[in-house]
Amino acid sequence: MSPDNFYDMVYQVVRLIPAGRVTSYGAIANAIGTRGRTSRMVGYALKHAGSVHPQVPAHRVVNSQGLLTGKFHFGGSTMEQLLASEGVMVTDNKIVDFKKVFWDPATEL
DNA sequence: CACTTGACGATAG
DNA sequence: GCTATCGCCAAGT
Repeated sequence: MSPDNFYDMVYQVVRLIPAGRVTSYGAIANAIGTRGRTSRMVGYALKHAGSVHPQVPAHRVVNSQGLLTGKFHFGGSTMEQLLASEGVMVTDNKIVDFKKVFWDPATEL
């Protein structure tokens, strides 16, 4: 791997997210070391993720509120189904017990 | 090369 | 508690 760009770094971190767990854009940015300043770039990268890297669990990445902000870009309600399959309950586009399923790359990694 | 946009986050009102 | 605005940075046009 050559994490020369933010994109690659984001892909790596997202791929490290265990099933049944989720993380936030800010957390990923924090893990990379840019802390929130690149939070938007993280979402941008995830958008590319589905086209560049195979199976990057972008559905496990939500915003700081646990809201499935990117579900619309993912392809409808596919995101909820995937999370539900992993044991993550999603209600009204937001993750239930977000704090319980929250996985911090900077801490766990 | 300059401007615009963007899966966000935090702070202020 | 909710809404509005600013901040930060990179990629695309």
